[in-house]
Amino acid sequence: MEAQGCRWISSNMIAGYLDLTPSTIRQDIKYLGRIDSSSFGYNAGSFRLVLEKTLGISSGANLALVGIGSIGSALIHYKGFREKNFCIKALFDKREELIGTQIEGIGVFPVGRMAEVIKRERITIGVIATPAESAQSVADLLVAANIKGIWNFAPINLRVPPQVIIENVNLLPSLFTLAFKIKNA
Amino acid sequence: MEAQGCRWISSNMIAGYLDLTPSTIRQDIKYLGRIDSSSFGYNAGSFRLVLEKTLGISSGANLALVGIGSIGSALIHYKGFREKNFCIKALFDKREELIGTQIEGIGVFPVGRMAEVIKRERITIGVIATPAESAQSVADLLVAANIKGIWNFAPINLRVPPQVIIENVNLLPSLFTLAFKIKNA
DNA sequence: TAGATTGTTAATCGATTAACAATC
DNA sequence: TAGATTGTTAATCGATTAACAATC
Repeated sequence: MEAQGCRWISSNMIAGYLDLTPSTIRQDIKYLGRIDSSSFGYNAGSFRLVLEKTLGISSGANLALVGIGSIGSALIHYKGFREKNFCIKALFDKREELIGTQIEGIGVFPVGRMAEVIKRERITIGVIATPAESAQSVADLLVAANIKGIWNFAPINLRVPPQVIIENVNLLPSLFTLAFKIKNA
Repeated sequence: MEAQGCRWISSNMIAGYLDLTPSTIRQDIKYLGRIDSSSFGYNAGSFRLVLEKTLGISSGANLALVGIGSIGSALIHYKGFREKNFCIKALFDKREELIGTQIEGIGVFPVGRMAEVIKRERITIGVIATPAESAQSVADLLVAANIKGIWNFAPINLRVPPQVIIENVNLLPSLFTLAFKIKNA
């Protein structure tokens, strides 16, 4: 909404977008701390800053991406991460011909150098974009390299120590939701 | 769980996966209709069938994908759709050199032929994988071609008539969630 | 000032949980 | 049969909503 030129955002506007009542929105906003507000609503910039701070996303993180297939390529070329200070610092793949090359300015390393590179580049998040068969072994390597979280695109339930956070990505539920809404329209 | 060899699934097991109580799981299951059950829990196959039927995803749908960039390619190569009877029947791109070629056995057409191809192939869902700048005009073409739903990967709020269902995909919230959990671990 | 919105309290509503007889 | 789980009712808990004084 801020990007679209809104300077003030009211609980009414948000409620409209999310299909909730303004009351609910205001109750929830109470958890965020004080936001610059007026009789026009909440100040857009102040609101975004408080949200980013609360969510802890303002500082971003350094990522390592493992597996340069079609999903990996899509992530490498996606510009949205950089804008939010999430930065892919290293790529890993097992194909010899890719090692030492650069994609979008990011170096490709062999998986054997994972621990070293992750430490040097202060990487805290590992992205698994390999086939399902390799995903668990990659997760093991990332854990051994002291990664804090894994963003997993492989369709498999990874086993990792409890201190490592896993976030799985699966597009099928979103497609199912669409199909369901079409059927019940 | 069924794929991993479970023949019987108890509300306890599901509760463990989802971090809820068995009571909540059983209350929710009541909405699905009768599922074959025993003192081991619910029959895995029966459960999946009832879920698929309730969600209306068992029959799948035919898709048209517009925009063969890195995201489009990842979707084309993803095998998970086919397994659930969701099938990409046609590709559209504005690059002349791609028209008439095939990718993974799927033909590439010019956007000008969208209405014709969508009708012929009985396509009900359009996938927008173009840059944000082209997304709205593609959506307009899809709507004109009588599409029922749009699976939108472009970072933009599409304007379509109310009878067309939109499902937006954005990976950033998932990455933000991971970053948040790491920060608050 | 007049109009609109926030911030907050209290009331309502619905979701979660506990408990247990019935079932396999 | 014995043990475990479902299916369901009733109780509890928390989220949503309404309402309105305070504020801009």
